[in-house]
Amino acid sequence: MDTDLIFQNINKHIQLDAIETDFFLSVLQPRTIKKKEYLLKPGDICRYETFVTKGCLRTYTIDDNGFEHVVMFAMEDWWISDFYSFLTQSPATYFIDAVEDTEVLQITKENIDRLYERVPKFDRFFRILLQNAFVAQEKRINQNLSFTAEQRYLNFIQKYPQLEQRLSQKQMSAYLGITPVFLSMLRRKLAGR
Amino acid sequence: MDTDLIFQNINKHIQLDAIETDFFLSVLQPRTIKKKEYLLKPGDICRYETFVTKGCLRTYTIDDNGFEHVVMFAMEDWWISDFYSFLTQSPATYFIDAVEDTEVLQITKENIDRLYERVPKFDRFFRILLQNAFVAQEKRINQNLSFTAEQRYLNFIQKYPQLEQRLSQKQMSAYLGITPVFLSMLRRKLAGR
DNA sequence: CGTCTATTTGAATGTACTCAAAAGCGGTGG
DNA sequence: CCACCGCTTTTGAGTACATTCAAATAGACG
Repeated sequence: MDTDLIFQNINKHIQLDAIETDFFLSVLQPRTIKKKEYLLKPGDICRYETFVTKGCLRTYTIDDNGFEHVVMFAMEDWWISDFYSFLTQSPATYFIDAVEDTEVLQITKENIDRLYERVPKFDRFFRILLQNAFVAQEKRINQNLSFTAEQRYLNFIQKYPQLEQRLSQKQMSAYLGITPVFLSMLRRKLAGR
Repeated sequence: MDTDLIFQNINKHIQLDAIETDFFLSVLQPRTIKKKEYLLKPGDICRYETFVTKGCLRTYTIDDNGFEHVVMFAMEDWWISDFYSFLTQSPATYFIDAVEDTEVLQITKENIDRLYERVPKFDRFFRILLQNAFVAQEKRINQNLSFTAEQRYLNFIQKYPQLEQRLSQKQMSAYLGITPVFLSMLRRKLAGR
């Protein structure tokens, strides 16, 4: 189990001593998810908070017309879940699946709660994660309101150049809020310069 | 100072004893904001977490072409701030102003921090607020990706019938992500049924 | 290799925007 | 209290952005 990345991630915000580190280690469950395999479907209970150590996952919905809409991607060093479902242990509204073969570390709800009790610092840690996620979302809402499709695309590839390589255009268009056909046209237009 | 509403709001999630109640009361600062008056401008430091007891505020940006984009409205019983600016005490990116004459209760950053220390329950309370806000934002992102302008409008007036009465169409269109002209056309079309 | 899905391309269409002008409405000052 | 000013809303015509449909091509995977 490769835990370097997750400890780096945690050390950005809180410092753990040896005992705390050991306890944290004991609640981590490694798992691999093959490309296109589901981690969660609507109706399931989201039982884990998931940290990506390798690969890429996505959270999305499918609308009445069968179109996908991506709420978030999570590659290495990102946390992902259906937050509401996890929190309340109620049925999920989102799909989560693997964009590529992926390796993750998972913590169950019960163990997160134990973690809060035994190592209250983690309360702070997950609060900071949530704060950052909230601010990022606020920004995305604002940009979805302010920007044209082209601006959103340029902004995306500039902000996540790694992801651009690894996602299909269909996946990216489902995040940007445009059709794959239109994204293809945009790229052709932008390439011809 | 009318504190009924804010205590109701807090009691939904945590229970305060007499001493805690007194301390909380001591950090509340009432303020009135006249219609169109600013509570915050980009570049300011957001010094307060603000609870609306009467009236309505909005958080928004103005883009390069002078168009407004509303990130959130806050009417009675809602909390509002430029969250990132408040948290880090760094320059704000959003405008906050009053849609109507408004009365609020404010808490400074210093006092929130004191509150966390003296009454750790508030840590929990504000975490719950943040969680709810996060989930609501996630939903809004998803709906902005999935829905047409008409669906977003119908969803909005169904979800916030009170707000529909109190906002100008220009303000509502800046939340929905359409032009006021197009909202006017939508309404005409929908009324003729 | 064959099948399935993603991407490209083009044409036609629809959704939402721009521009412009008129009408409505609210606040202010004489 | 009414007249005026500025801003919002309405309306229409023309336009642009993005979608749909369809067919051809390219790529991924067993």
